[in-house]
Amino acid sequence: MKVLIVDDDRDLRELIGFALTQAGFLVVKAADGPSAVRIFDAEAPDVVVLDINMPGASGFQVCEAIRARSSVPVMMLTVRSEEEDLIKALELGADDYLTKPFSPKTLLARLKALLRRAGMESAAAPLAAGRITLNIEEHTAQIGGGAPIRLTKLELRLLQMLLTNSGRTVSSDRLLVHIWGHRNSGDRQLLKQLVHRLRQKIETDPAIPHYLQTAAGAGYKLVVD
Amino acid sequence: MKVLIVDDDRDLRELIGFALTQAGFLVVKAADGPSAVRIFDAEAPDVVVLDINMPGASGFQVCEAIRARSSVPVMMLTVRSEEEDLIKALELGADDYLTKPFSPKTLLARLKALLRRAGMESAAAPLAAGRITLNIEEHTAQIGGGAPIRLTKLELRLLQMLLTNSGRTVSSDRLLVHIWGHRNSGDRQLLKQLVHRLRQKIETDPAIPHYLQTAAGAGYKLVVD
DNA sequence: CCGGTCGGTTACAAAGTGGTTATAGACCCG
DNA sequence: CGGGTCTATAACCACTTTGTAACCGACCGG
Repeated sequence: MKVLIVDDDRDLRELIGFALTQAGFLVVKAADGPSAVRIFDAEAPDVVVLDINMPGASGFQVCEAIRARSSVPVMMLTVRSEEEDLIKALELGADDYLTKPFSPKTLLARLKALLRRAGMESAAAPLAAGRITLNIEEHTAQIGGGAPIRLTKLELRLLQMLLTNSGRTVSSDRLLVHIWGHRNSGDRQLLKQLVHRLRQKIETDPAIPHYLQTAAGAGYKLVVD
Repeated sequence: MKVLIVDDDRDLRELIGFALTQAGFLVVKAADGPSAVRIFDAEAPDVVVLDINMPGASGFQVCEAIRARSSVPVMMLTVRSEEEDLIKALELGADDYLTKPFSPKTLLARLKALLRRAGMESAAAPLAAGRITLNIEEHTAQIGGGAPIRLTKLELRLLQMLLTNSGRTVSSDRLLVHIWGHRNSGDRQLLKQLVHRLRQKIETDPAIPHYLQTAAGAGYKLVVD
């Protein structure tokens, strides 16, 4: 599930991005209207979080541009007490809005509700990078055009995390937190095991990993070339 | 377009009713939880506006009861600063909310947006996918040109949910919520049973399910090819 | 060399999941 | 009331997934 975050406020952009990444979204960001439209075309996100108050009030224009080419759900961010803006946004085709300030928890709940309504609750648009695609709702992965590989819950989370950060090394600690949620930091054995099991499933020769490579002393990374 | 307004505050109820009548809605009203459910069943409204703060906090219960029998859009009314309630409501299946106080104009805009979103999935037509058709009034299903199969209430809801998401996996949790309303998540046994019984009815060989397939660790899906 | 850590591997125990059968309570209707 | 259907609960089995432990070889600093 890919989400595009459009906001000129760098801090807020990063905050939202972090929260949604943690929640399992693949995040792309834009800082202004023109680049938002460009990135929208390039990345084809499944949902857009769009700040309405940007230099040039271009939030409306972005919403309009998006609506002109797609019906993806759009969540508007507004400041309170600008009801007129709000109505305008909704009539322009935005699907929901959130008034600042809001907690990440709220944003997440609303975003989920929005996606549920749009009937795309982790539907289509499987997470993908290179030759690997991940179908989260079916708990399967596919390499190239091969047969789908069934993954367990934990394997899914591991691959999801690596896939959303494909090409970059993900530290063992981050993986531990993402997969198990908080544990004694000594629990590397679990990760060791999980990596081993996932390799058995996705590597042609698990002894010489091609995709799931080890970054000694740091963590693991997914090579997608 | 029929709207059910549920609010214990008589003035607000009348105000909203007036505004929506002016806007061309057919309005029915209820003043408390129990009568709301009764009127919902009797009137089958197309959309519900539901106050969350009613004696006995029964707004949640009403939302739950409505979700248990239908997927009509529900707009919640809340007072500001009760974020927990809000999240609870959205997770219970409400589709949108509005914080008091609000102007009739806002309510109308939001309601229209809500209906537009839900509009594409308005399901007057007999639910069908592939060779399977579901007759909700008759509580029967039909496969190909075969004889109608009588279904129980729960079997109907299960098949309905799978049918509206045919081809995609539906998580066990979503099924539990849709079929039973809200339960301890530990109640997988019920779902297990229900799936088993439905398979007995619709599969030619229940041991090798053709339509109702399980996605291990994820949920179930209906294959319609 | 030696002991230590690190990552990979093997083996096994513990916990969980899904299918099935059986049984008892709930509910409905004549 | 009685008989039927529907639903909830439990128990069992086979199988999968996950957690834990031990062993191995590579590497590294003393």
